[in-house]
Amino acid sequence: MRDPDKPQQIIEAAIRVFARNGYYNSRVSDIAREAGIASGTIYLYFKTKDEILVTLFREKMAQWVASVRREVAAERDPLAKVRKIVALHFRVLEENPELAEVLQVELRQGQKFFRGASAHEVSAYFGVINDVLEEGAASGQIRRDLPVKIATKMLFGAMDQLATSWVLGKRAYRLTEAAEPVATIFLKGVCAHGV
Amino acid sequence: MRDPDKPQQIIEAAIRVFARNGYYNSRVSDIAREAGIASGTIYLYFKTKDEILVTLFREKMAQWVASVRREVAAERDPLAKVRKIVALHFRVLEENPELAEVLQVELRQGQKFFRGASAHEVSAYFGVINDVLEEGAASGQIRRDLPVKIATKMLFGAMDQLATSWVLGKRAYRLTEAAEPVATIFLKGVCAHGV
Amino acid sequence: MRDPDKPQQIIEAAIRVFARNGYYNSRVSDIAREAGIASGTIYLYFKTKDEILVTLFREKMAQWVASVRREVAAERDPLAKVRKIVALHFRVLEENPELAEVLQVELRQGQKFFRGASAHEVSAYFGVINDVLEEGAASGQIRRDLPVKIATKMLFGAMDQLATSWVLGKRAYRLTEAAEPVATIFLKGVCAHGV
Amino acid sequence: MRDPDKPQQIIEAAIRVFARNGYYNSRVSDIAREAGIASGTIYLYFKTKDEILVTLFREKMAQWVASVRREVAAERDPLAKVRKIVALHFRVLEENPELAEVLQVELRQGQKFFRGASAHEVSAYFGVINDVLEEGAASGQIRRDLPVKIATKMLFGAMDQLATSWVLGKRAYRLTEAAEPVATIFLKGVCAHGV
DNA sequence: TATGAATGAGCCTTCATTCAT
DNA sequence: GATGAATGAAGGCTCATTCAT
Repeated sequence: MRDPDKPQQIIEAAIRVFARNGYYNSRVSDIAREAGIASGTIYLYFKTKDEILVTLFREKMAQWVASVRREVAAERDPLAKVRKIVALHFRVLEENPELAEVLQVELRQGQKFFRGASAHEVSAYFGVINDVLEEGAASGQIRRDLPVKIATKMLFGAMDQLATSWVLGKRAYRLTEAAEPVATIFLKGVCAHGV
Repeated sequence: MRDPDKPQQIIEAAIRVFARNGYYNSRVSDIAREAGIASGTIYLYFKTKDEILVTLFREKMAQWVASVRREVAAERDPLAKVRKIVALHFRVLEENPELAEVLQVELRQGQKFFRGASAHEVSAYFGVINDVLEEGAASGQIRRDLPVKIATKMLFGAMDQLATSWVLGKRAYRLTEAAEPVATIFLKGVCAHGV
Repeated sequence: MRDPDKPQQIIEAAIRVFARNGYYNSRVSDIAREAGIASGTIYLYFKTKDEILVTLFREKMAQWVASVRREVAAERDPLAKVRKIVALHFRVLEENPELAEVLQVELRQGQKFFRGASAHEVSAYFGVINDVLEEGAASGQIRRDLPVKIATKMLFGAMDQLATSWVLGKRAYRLTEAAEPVATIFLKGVCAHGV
Repeated sequence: MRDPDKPQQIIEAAIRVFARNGYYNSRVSDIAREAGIASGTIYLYFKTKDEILVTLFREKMAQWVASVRREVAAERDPLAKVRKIVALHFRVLEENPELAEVLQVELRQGQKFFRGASAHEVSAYFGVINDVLEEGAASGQIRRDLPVKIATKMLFGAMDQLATSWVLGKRAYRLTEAAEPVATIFLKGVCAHGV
């Protein structure tokens, strides 16, 4: 009876190790040691080292998207939804600094992730933003001629860059404090009337 | 009596190879073959494989920043300068698809690049944007209370994400067509009055 | 309170698995699955994976030698005994194709088998042949100056090669049909007068 | 310019190492050390460890077959040719004890060799024997109704078993002394008239 | 300067074996 | 006794880097 918590423990250990050393500089045995298990044990739960990273990413992104969806659904106003998304985006990363390190820095490189295995989870997140913007356009709060796809990428890119700068700057300030200005600038940019 | 063109040839070869295979899947010997030289020769000009990538990045970014600076200086109006930056950002990538591939996908492993060796070139680019925004705030066209650092990152992040999506989408459309909407949305977001 | 049938079940499972994949490409867990038990259970009955193979070989060889001895004893005429040996050799293999596969192909790594643990069983079989030939020489049917040891190895080698060719040829024909010609040629070779 | 002798040196080193430890118990690094090179160098000349063994076998068998063909062609009489084959078979092994060890003991196991890669070389040797027997049958010295294929396998098997016994018996006697009796017994077995 | 054969450290993965349940 | 999850030693192979020519 395989321990059903092991995969999770391995993933959490991997996050800490990858955050510390980067993916390519982490040995499977490092992850094992961090998880307090033997290196062979990892292969009972993951087929390859790559699979750990892909699973890590998918799982965390899926949780993230789910929680964003949930919180967004709790808001009525499309503009408030946008503010919610930004606030949550930054909050998640601020509360999980090691995950932030991995997501913002380690997971960017190479063909392996954005292309390929994890494309689905990323586009789900894009979908949430996209839907909110379309909802705002439908309600007239956001200008009806907004190129929504482009605006979606802009908002994601803006948040992502703020997060990356924060991580690279060793998290020397509070990322969540950027939420309000980011949301405000973006909304001014896309709204039909003043914000 | 080192051949002064060799380093450049090596870098151009490396761009093509990295664009094709990614950094970690490229061998030094692949670069050598692409450059039409022996692999040992590379070590006459670069100390390590990493150094090729770092040099590549620094050099291309320095050229880029210089050309942005030049074109921006040719404009008077701060808002036109912003539009210029966006247009140029997308144009450079569109005209250099292999470079785009490397910059947007391969060069994201932060440990080595954004942190460390290449931070200087990146922040120079940020500096250009930052200066333009401050100039606009000084002239009153951009709102004076704009958090310029944040807005700078937002614009960079927005452009970067558009570029990344374009690369990951196999460059199936014209990136430059996004320049106008991106600039417009951003300027609406940061300007004191309507755009 | 060990289950007295388990070792046998394990051996029979091992024969099927080795015949399918070869010894080095078979996992202990494969044998366990084939036997319908857990892999740990195997170690209640066998100390190592090697021991399974050695035991398998010894046991099958011992049975074989016993049955050959029995059938040979039932014959009077030394020449008929030789014919019996050949017929039986081929019949055993033809009737146990998976065992044949293992004996002819997998069990040949000499370090472990012909030398070492299983030498005794092999030489018992040689002994049977040897005795029959000596009996024939004593009776004058086989030439008295025959180098019996050499002739013994020749007969065994001839039968063995026929069997190996048959196995490697995917058992596309009936091995037993070779018994008569093999025995005849051999007997012509060793007999004092025409056969 | 790759050293054209390296592959041969590696093969000769491999023969010594395999003869000592067996194939599965030999590390690639053992072969490298024996050859006086670094382990990585082996991979400049052979793709895998397996390839060393296969190449070794093919090359030695090809040489062997060529020399047998040559010597056989020098004889007129078919029966003398058979004697020649036997003599040469034993002489080659006696003069190359380490090769003998590898050929008779290590190369027998597993699907890898007789099946697959080396089948061609083995059947070439069978072909030589087969042709000689047919020639003898045509000349009437060997009985015309001899099942030549079976007799071929018998002779090969007989020689092979003598060789294997000699190797397993630590080569305590002269293998070549068995050549005459083996040939005589076999020829008596297959000839039309007395030998 | 240029070459490319040689080097050898490094690491992922396998799998026989153990042992807590 | 039976289980099967856990162990961890072992080794094939890669490839950045060196260096004799």
